[in-house]
Amino acid sequence: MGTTQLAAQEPKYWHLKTILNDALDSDFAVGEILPNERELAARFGVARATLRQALDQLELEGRLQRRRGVGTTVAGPRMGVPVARPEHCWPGSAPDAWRTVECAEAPAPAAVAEALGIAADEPVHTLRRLRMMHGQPVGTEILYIPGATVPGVPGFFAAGGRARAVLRELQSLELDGESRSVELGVAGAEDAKQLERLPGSPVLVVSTRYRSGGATAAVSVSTYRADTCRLTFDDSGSVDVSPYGSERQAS
Amino acid sequence: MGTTQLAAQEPKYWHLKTILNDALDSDFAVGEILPNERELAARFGVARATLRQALDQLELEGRLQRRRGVGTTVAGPRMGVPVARPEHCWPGSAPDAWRTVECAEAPAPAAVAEALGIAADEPVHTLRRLRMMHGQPVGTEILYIPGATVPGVPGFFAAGGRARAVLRELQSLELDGESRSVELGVAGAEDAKQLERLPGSPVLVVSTRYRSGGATAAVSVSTYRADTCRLTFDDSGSVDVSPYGSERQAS
DNA sequence: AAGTGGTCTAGACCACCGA
DNA sequence: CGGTGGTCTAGACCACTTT
Repeated sequence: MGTTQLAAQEPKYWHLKTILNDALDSDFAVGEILPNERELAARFGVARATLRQALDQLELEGRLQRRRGVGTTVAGPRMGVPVARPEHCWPGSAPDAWRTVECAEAPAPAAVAEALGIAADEPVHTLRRLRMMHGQPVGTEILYIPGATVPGVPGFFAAGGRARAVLRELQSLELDGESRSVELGVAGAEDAKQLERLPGSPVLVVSTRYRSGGATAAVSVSTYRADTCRLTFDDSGSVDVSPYGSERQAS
Repeated sequence: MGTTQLAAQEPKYWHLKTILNDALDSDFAVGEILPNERELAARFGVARATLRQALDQLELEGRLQRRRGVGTTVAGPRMGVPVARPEHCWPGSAPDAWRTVECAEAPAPAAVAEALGIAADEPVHTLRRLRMMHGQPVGTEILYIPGATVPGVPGFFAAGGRARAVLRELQSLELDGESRSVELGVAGAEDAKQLERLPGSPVLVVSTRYRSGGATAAVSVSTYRADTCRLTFDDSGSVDVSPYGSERQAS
């Protein structure tokens, strides 16, 4: 009867994940490229699908980065991305962090209209932005601004003109505070493209309501790459006790 | 030759997900149980694995809840879980929200020790807690408290005695502020059990550093169920513009 | 015992990237 | 073009819950 293991009912992919996780710490450097999936599967004596299940988990934890046509690389610790204060997220404060992609006037989604306290079909300024960090895209955002918040912006505009006018008005606005929430989501087709990920990639969705003069001045929905980002809400220094790494992000 | 669709290179599972998502809105009520995976796969003419890929995404978005041996049910909107203020997370403030599971003295992990400013092998009080909401477990936490923060707690204790002593000291502590970060993780074996999920389930990991008198008084690592929780950082009301639902959580 | 979701296999083809 | 990860199939068995 030999060595019939009473091992466990631990799934193979879970065990695999543990082994790979340790190997990443000891045998690989950040940015290094792993053997391809077919070879890894063969090496561990499992089907490719099982190996992929283990890699999926490690990618969800931010340990790996997979790129089609290229390979699987070892990821560095996640970037700390400040999201708590207007200095970081309100237009005009962070000079290079946010890049305006588009600005139009359109009816707000129902949930947004409710938060803004306006009619569901009332058009609002919608400002699409992309946030860069260390040369990489980390998040996209849609800012919804009711006309009442930016009274100085006239009705018609050429492309780009509206964006400048709205941004200028917002920068001089006095904010009283914000309310925020964070939840897990998946990237839609457009977000995925801007974030340089595949559709369906996990993202952290930050919903913010900006208050000014007792009313809701604007509402934003931001989606951050969950694989590379650690959202920080510090009022001074930065925490760094996460189990998923404790150093700076390498490029 | 007929209707050969030049449809798209949109993956089948993505299209399926869209169909199911719409069906959830129109044809199902919260808590209702879906047809089983084999039947759904047959109905849509795809392999079960493909159908499961679509369900995986919907589960990641919090639209579904799957329980082995039972079935797949339609999930309600996520619960808003306040995590920003000590009233909600610091011991003693929320009477029924947190339940202490265990309390021991042990060396802190390296990253925690560094954040606390102590030696890596110096023992600290570690307090394990479970957070309940609406009768459901929503998060687990480990609080690391250096001895210097609770000088009134003597050395040896019977089970449970230490917890009471530490908690009493913490409740009278004056806090200056906190630093927080949020990132995506996966539930470990123990966390999964307490959260009534399978290991590997996605969780939101909140790392907090509590400051008192210019020093770090304690550090906590909390893991919240990503499927049912929307973390809120409000300073007053609650935002509700998330794309993933806008009503209250049903049981 | 029956039915559910979870794991696993051994293939196949496709979309994308780089040389 | 060859090599990579992404998608998909048609099965099988397992772990769990309910009856």
